[in-house]
Amino acid sequence: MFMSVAKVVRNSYHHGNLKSALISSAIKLIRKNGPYNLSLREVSSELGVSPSAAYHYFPDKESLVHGIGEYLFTELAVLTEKSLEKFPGKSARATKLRFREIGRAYFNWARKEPNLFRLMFGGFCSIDREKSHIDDASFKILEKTLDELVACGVMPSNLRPFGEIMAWSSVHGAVNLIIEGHLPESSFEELLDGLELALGVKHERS
Amino acid sequence: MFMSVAKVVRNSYHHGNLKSALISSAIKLIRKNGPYNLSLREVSSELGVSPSAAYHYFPDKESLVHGIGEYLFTELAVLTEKSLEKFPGKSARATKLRFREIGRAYFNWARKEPNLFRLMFGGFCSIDREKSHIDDASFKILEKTLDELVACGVMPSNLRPFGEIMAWSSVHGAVNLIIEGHLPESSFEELLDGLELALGVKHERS
DNA sequence: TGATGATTTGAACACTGTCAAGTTTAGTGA
DNA sequence: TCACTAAACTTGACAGTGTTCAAATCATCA
Repeated sequence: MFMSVAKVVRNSYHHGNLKSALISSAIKLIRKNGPYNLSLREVSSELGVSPSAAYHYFPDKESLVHGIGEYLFTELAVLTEKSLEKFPGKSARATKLRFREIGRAYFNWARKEPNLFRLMFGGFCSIDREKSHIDDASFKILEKTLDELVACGVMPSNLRPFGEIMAWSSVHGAVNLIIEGHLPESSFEELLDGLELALGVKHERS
Repeated sequence: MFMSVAKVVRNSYHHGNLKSALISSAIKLIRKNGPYNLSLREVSSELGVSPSAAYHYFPDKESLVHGIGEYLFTELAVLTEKSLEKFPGKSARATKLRFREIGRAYFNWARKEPNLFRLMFGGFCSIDREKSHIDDASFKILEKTLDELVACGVMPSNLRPFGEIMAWSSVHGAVNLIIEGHLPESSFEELLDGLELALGVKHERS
């Protein structure tokens, strides 16, 4: 149970923007040590602030983690959207590449930040039922791209109703299994092939 | 930070089978409180044993959790196999039902024991690479059933190579997303429909 | 019986989350 | 300029945590 000392001395009594500083410092530590193993005291000491300072912004540790989760969900969506800009246009080819890119962005994010991925989907941030996450930004991106696949004639419309559930579940599942070591990394592209086959996405020879 | 007191007085100095007692007691607590939040001291006190007794069998808390993970993986496989006995025979109908049952067993297990599911797939038990989990008991059951689907002519053999990755990923992903509240429970049967469609499993009207 | 080796304990250490009460500060209105 | 106030942060404490290690206990076999 060793911990590195990283006390930071600040000049003013008031920190300025402690709330967001807490979040980003906590993210940094979670990246290194995992979502379990986050220490509020370590976060505080990183910021040169007393251990109880955080309690002015978060009722407890759990809600800080929850806040981080929400932050990460929007960040992932932004990141996905950005990576779709690489393939603009309404052509069948571009649309197919965008579809694949959604999955790859998801995968790359998780591979680069496995501990943040675990935080998002490991039961640390409980979602309020009823709403589910159907209205997530990420989910909307997926919906839109699936619609476009149908629109440009690449995906048959009778398979469209299964689009969201099949794509999200299989990609998410594969990513999870891969980063936990249950499947090799090479499985991911294989899954994308299978998914496109499943959704009837037509292939041209490359 | 409240904890229930459940001290157990035992008669003999030696416990007898402390190792397995530690595991099953820890499982009980994890079911209630989640994999993070497991307290070694609470486990010990439940068994009426000193906090340091566990260290004779496990080098640290992490390896106890790891041991539990391995135990759960085999238990899930046994449970799956058992539930397949409900649909014996080589008929197309029975084989299809078995295939669906694998997914349902997975889902039911996770819904009944979300915290154990989180322990298994939330990064608490790291798998030694290279091996992956390809040689898991659960995986073998899936492989066998997919082969049988082809054998009885229900699934086209050109889709067979995608069987494992598609089935395991999508089922696992859906289960994970559902128990974390990102998808409604009703999504699961929808996913199974989509999966069978994807793998070309023929439907007769029911 | 005595000795040996496997189990378990006790006490200590350095951590942790959390909270009530106190202290500092920035910002207001007079 | 000054007092006042509400917000931001600290102090000090409490209970609970994982972990270590010497000492105590027990079961077993020579």
